[in-house]
Amino acid sequence: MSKFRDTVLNIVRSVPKGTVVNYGQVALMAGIPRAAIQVGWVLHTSENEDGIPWWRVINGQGRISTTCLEHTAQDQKRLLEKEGVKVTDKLKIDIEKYRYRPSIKEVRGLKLPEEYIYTLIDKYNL
DNA sequence: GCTATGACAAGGA
DNA sequence: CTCCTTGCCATAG
Repeated sequence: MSKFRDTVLNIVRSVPKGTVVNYGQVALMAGIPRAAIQVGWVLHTSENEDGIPWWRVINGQGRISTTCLEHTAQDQKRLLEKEGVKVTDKLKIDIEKYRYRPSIKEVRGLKLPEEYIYTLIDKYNL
């Protein structure tokens, strides 16, 4: 169990129902700014783990991008809509409207370098 | 330790 | 807006 993996899972677990985040945001919060694709990998290998709301994580363009055969994009769409998140027929989501914006307090709890916190704040408008 | 592989992102066409 | 290319970096083999 790597630290990266555990951190990512903890962050995803903290995403509230009815909100979404993109892979890059999770990667940054995990302390590795450009590891967005690894976040996807972690979720892919954790699909059957307890209480991980993997469907609340989408890409930066507000689109569902899973290719997983066990958990299809359509499944993800339904799971999101069940929580009140609107998903178009083209799998698009108004990410800025539903984005999870953690409080400064929560961000500090991640023990990130100040630099990352600033990036988080101005990039995702926390 | 080295190479291949992506549920990605950003920038260009 | 939709494709395509390039850069990235944790894992698997």
